[in-house]
Amino acid sequence: MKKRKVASMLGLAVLSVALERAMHPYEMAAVLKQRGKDADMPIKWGSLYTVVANLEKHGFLEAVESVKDGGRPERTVYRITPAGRAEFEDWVRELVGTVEKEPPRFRSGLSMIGILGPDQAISRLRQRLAQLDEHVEEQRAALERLRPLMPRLFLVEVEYDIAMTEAEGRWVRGFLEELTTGALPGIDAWRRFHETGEFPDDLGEFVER
Amino acid sequence: MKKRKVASMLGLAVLSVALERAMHPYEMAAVLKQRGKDADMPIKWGSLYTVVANLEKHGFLEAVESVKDGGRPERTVYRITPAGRAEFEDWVRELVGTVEKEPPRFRSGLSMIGILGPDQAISRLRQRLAQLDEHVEEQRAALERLRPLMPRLFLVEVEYDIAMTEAEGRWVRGFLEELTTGALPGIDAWRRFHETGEFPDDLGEFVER
DNA sequence: TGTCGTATACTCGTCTGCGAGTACTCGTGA
DNA sequence: TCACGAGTACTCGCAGACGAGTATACGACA
Repeated sequence: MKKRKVASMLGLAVLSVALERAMHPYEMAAVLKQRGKDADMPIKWGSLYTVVANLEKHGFLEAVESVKDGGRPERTVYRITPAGRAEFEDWVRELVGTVEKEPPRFRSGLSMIGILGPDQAISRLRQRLAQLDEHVEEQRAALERLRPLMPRLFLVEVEYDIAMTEAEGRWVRGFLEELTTGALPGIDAWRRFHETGEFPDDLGEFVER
Repeated sequence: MKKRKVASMLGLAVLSVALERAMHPYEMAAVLKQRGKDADMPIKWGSLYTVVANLEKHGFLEAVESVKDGGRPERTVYRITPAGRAEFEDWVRELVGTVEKEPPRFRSGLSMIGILGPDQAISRLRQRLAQLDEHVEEQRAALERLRPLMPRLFLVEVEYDIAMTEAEGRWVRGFLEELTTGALPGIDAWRRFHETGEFPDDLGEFVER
């Protein structure tokens, strides 16, 4: 898997708006913001200009003109090139067609949940569950609000998001159930380990893969 | 949400192994690799030493000794400090207890799937589905292999992974179903747009949020 | 005995992401 | 009318992530 010349997701967002019409960087940011794309990824001003410059360097964007409008700072307007369009399409193909290797951060957290005692684990998981439920609510509301305004095709990512968040909620609920009822085997040993701080050292060498 | 002084996930992994016993960086990498943690996040040598240095700078690790063993390059052995242990616990608490804002890359891809035609979208989604199924198989196999070797508490992240991957698979399958049967409304307009390249411009101004 | 490959253990330099700062302009209200 | 805050449009410089390179030691094989 060869890596993209501009790897930041912000680059993808920039290409996606540049596809519609030529713009200057600040305007791209404004459009993205207006579209609500910044909800998940707040615009980083420093990155924006770097990314645009890199996209230009690799021939995905080209400068069209430099306008001095009023007394404002000079604005350089960029247009997407055919190469840029191809890159964008290929990028989307990759995103849709391949599963990313990097696990979600929650998975990493889970793999180390042992360090918290069972009680802390339970309270943190409850906290997460509340956030998940809240997130589903928000997304559902957004979906209702947007549905009359645009075709469903442009809303599938919200549907996906809801489905995934609900699935995670179900899993967390199930796991919490096991923890609170004590159904998870070894929970006593866990509590003892956490209180005394001593490692059950028959676990030290479990692996050779 | 104040940001962590060492933000890289590699830092978390380093702390987690340093918790067991003092080690030198290369050894940490070796242990991580042996534990299979590198499957999801291949060790980046450049980052390892930067991250360890930063952890030391912020008082989470401290150098214990510098051994010249045989003719090998000098190895500096690091031990975790109480502050490091606290940071580690707090980090895990955060990972478990809060939902991350950054959406998975697939969600971003989905939100731009319109750029591919329906046919390409379908074939890419099929490709993803195959990878998802394969991943579930692998994880399930790993689970069976590891279950006799360690308590379930240390395997919950694999169970979570399987549950999430299956959920995604179900969603993708459902969406594919809609696409292939033509149940998704507007699929003809979509195909026309993709073939002619012309934007149905009643979509240009759908937002004010 | 020589040498070839692999494992050990880093070092260095680049490239990129990003926050914080800058500077100018326009509208609004007192 | 003029001060103030919000919006516009960037610039700068640091710090962190990473790849590729380096240098030595050791075992195996011929």
